[in-house]
Amino acid sequence: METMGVEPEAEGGCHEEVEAAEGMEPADAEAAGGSQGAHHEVAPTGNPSSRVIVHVDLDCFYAQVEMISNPELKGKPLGVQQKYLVVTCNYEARHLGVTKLMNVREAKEKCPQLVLVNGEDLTRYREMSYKVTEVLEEFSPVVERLGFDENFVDVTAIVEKRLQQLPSDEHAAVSVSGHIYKEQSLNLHDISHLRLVVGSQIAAEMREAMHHQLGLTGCAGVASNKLLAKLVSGIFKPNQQTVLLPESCQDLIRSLNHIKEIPGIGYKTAKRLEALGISSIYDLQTFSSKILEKELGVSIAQRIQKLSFGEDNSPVTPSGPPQSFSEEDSFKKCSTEDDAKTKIAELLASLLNRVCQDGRKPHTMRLIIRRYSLEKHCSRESRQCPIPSHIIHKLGTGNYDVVTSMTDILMKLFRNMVNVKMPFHLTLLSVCFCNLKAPNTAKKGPIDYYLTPSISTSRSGKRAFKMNDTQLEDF
DNA sequence: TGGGGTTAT
DNA sequence: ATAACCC
Repeated sequence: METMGVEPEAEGGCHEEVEAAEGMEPADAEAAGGSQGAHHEVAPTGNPSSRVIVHVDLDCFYAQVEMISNPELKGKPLGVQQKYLVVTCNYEARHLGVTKLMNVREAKEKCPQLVLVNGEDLTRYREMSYKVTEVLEEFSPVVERLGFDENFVDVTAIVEKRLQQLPSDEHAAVSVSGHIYKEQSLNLHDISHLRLVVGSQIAAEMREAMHHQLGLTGCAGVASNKLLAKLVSGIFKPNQQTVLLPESCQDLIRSLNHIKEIPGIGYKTAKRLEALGISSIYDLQTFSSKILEKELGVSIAQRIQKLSFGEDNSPVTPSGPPQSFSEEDSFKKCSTEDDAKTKIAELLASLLNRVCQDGRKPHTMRLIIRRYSLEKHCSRESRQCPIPSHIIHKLGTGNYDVVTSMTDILMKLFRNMVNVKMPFHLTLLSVCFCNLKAPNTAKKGPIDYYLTPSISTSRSGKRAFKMNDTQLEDF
């Protein structure tokens, strides 16, 4: 859903001849295979559009984690609170009128029995989230995370393998798992139906694995691309799954009441489209491509117009380990340098623990602020800098003065953004570590080879025993 | 609107 | 460094 086409053909097979979209320019087809000479982008089946994608979406994830931590919460209406918001809640609470991102006051008015737990520390959610991804990676390594509670899995290869093991005369005995969108009738002699049905069985196995290994429930959607898999996963809502057959693709995309409901069309783009008189899916499908390209740029215009037809050729990109770690805190007011320093030091302490457990070393650090403003456009400002190599090497050693020197650096970034001699009013501070590199990797260059010790190339997943600060305190 | 994340420009 | 997108 993010990148422009690398593949020569659009997917989904549901473009019912609405004359607007002009397809891809020759340049795109050239870029696909031309420069490398070898034409290997076509899948073994010979058809790049016949993928089978599963979207897995956990039910009210934070609330589920809390109920696992404290089983006494089960059966009660439960909300997870961050500052004055109920960021998510279980279905008991939803039946009583509580919604996601509802104000705590409003939620308590609607539902006085609501139990609230604080969810500002994401540690347990993050850990459980990665366990879910690991369970899914056992089915196929091609797993893309979207937030903490959603994953895309490309199961095309597994489907192919199972079909090859299956004698043709047994195809008709294959049965779907879960719902079929719009209860469309199945034709197992149609290879696309058959593949998606096998996909539905894999999705069911994934949900079962999540439930048995982690105690979590969730929804799944099965379709021929990420957009459609994501849209269809939400059709039957808690703890159910749905498969979309190609003939119902147009019905699904047209069931959306507004363009903003298309994942990939956010607040800004929706506003720009509305200014052009585009508000329904049909409006976007039939709008002039040329004008849209001039208004939004070729890249965005072509991508979102394809999305409006249910076409999405973006690959499932394996997420792997995180590219960045950050900790943030929001508050009513921070207006002194000392207050900022205290808050920054807290964020840093948590981050150092996390980065130590990961095993990789960040080479860049960033400080982010949000200034108080009456406007809704509360955007953030940031400054970043390289982390000095002598500090990088001390990371994870429990060396106390890394905290001191990093805090000093962060305060320099702070003073670079905020004139502390003038009054200021901040509502958020955040510290981010990024540019993560494998440990013991020297700076680069031809002599890197001589400097790199042949031992200890620890992997990020299950790390070798290493002491962190809190463990050292026990001595 | 929280406390995170990603990619593109 | 910012802006857009996602949850």
